[in-house]
Amino acid sequence: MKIGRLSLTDQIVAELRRRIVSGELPAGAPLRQERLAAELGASRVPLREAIRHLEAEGLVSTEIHKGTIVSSLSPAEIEELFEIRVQLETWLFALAVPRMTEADLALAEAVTAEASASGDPSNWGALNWRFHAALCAPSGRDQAMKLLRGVHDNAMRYVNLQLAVAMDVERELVDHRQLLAFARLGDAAGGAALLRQHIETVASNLVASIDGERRELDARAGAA
Amino acid sequence: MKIGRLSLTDQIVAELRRRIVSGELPAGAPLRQERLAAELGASRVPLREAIRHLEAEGLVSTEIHKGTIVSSLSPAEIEELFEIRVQLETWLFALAVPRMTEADLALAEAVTAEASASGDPSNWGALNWRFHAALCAPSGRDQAMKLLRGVHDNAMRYVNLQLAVAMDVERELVDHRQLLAFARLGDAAGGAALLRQHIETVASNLVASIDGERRELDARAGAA
DNA sequence: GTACCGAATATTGTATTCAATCGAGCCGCC
DNA sequence: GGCGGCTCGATTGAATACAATATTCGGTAC
Repeated sequence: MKIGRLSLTDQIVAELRRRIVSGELPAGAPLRQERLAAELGASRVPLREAIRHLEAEGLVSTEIHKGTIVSSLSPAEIEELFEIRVQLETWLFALAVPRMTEADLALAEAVTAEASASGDPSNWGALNWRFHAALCAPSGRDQAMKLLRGVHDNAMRYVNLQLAVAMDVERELVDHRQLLAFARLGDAAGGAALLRQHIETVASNLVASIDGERRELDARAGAA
Repeated sequence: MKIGRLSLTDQIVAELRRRIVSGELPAGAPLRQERLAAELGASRVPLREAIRHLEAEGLVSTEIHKGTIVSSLSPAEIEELFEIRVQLETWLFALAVPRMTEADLALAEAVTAEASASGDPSNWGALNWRFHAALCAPSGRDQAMKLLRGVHDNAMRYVNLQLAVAMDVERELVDHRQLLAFARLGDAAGGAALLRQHIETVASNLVASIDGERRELDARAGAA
C-alpha cells in the first residue's frame, strides 16, 4: 500500500537536495537543465519545478536567463546559520527532554551507534541530522522542526566539504553521547548548555577551516 | 535601467503570496491552474513553478492529481508559529538594540505613525511586519530575518481574517510604541520581555478567536 | 430506496516545441 | 594593436500539446 505516491518533481527535489547537501554538487556548481533532466530521466519541466522548490529553500539561486547555481554562502552567513541552530535547537531540546520516551532515547542511541560504526563521511551529514532531529522531535514542534531541517541542510553541505572538521567526528560523537546522557537524566538545562557549546564548536571549527582554505586560494591566486 | 528583471514565475509568486497573506485566498481555497493562469495572463507552466515555490514556503500544499489548496493550519500549529516568532524575534531584537542607529529608530517610528494613520485593516499585516522587521533588522542577521519573514507571513494570514484581533490594533500600537521606547533606552532585556509578551498576547487572542469561530461552525453543522 | 459500478469530464502531471536572452568569438574600425 | 559592435551558438523562459489520474454523475442490480 503506497499511501502517498510522489510526483516526479518531488523525487527530483529529494535527489538534488541529497546531492547538494552531500557535497556532490558543491557551492557554485551550475545546474544545466537539459543535461540534468536527461541524466535523471525526466523532462525539463519537472526539473525546473524542482529547482524552484530548492530556490525557495535557499539551496540554489537562479539568475534570469543565466541559469541556476548551487548557492554559496559567505563564512559570515554560514556562522549565522549555526547561530540560528543554537537558538532553535536549544529551545526545542529543552522542550523535548521532559517529553522523551524510552523509544526516543533508543532511536537517538541507535543513530549514534550507526554513526560510530560507519566510517563513511559522505553520509555523515544525514546521520548528524537524524541524531539532532531525534533529540528535538519529542518537543512536538513540527513546524519548527521543518524550519530547523532547512537550516541544518543548508549549513551541513559546508561541513561535508571540510575534511578538517570531518576528522573531528570522534569528538562530535563524544558530545553526542554526553547529550544523550543529559537527556536520560532529564537535565534539560545542562543538555541545552552542552548543545549550545557543541554547535558553536562545530561552527567555529568550520569557519576557521573555510577561512584557511580561502586564504590558501588567495595566496595561490596572488602567486599566479 | 532595470537592474533585476523578474521572471514571470517570480511575479506570480509575489502576487499569489500577497493574495494568500492578505486573506484574499483563504485557507483551504483551491488553486485551479487553468483558471488562475488565464486570470494572471500566463500559461500553466510558470504558474506551476510559482506554486512549487509557495509549497516550499509552506503557504500551500499539493496532493498529487488532486490539486493545490492554500494550506490550513490547526490552532496548535498557528500557536507554534507564534512560539517560533517569540524565540527568533526576542533573540534578534536583543541583538539589534545595541546596534540601532537613529535612522533605524526613525524608520520604526515612521511605520508606527503610518499604522496609526491608516485605518485600513487589509494591509495591516504588511505594516506589522515592517515594524517588527525594522526592530530586528539592525541585528544584521539576514538569514534569520528571511526565515522570520516566512514564519510571520504564514501566521499573519490568520490574523488578517480575525476581526476580533484586528480590533485590538489600538492595543498593539501601544505595545509597539513601548517597544520603541525600550529600544531608544537601549534596554534590550526589558524590550525582549515585552516583545515576548506582546507576541504571546496576540497569539492567545488569535487562537481563542479561531477556537470560538470553529465552535460556532461545529454548532451550526450539528444543528443542520 | 440504496449501494455499487462505470463512463464522461475535469484537472493535474509530463513531454515536446517555440521564443527570448545571454555569452563567446570574430570582424572591422579607430 | 586595442576596442566596439555584431553574429552565432547555447541556454533558459514560456506556451502548446499529450497522457494519466481522480471526481462526478448516471444507471443498474439488489
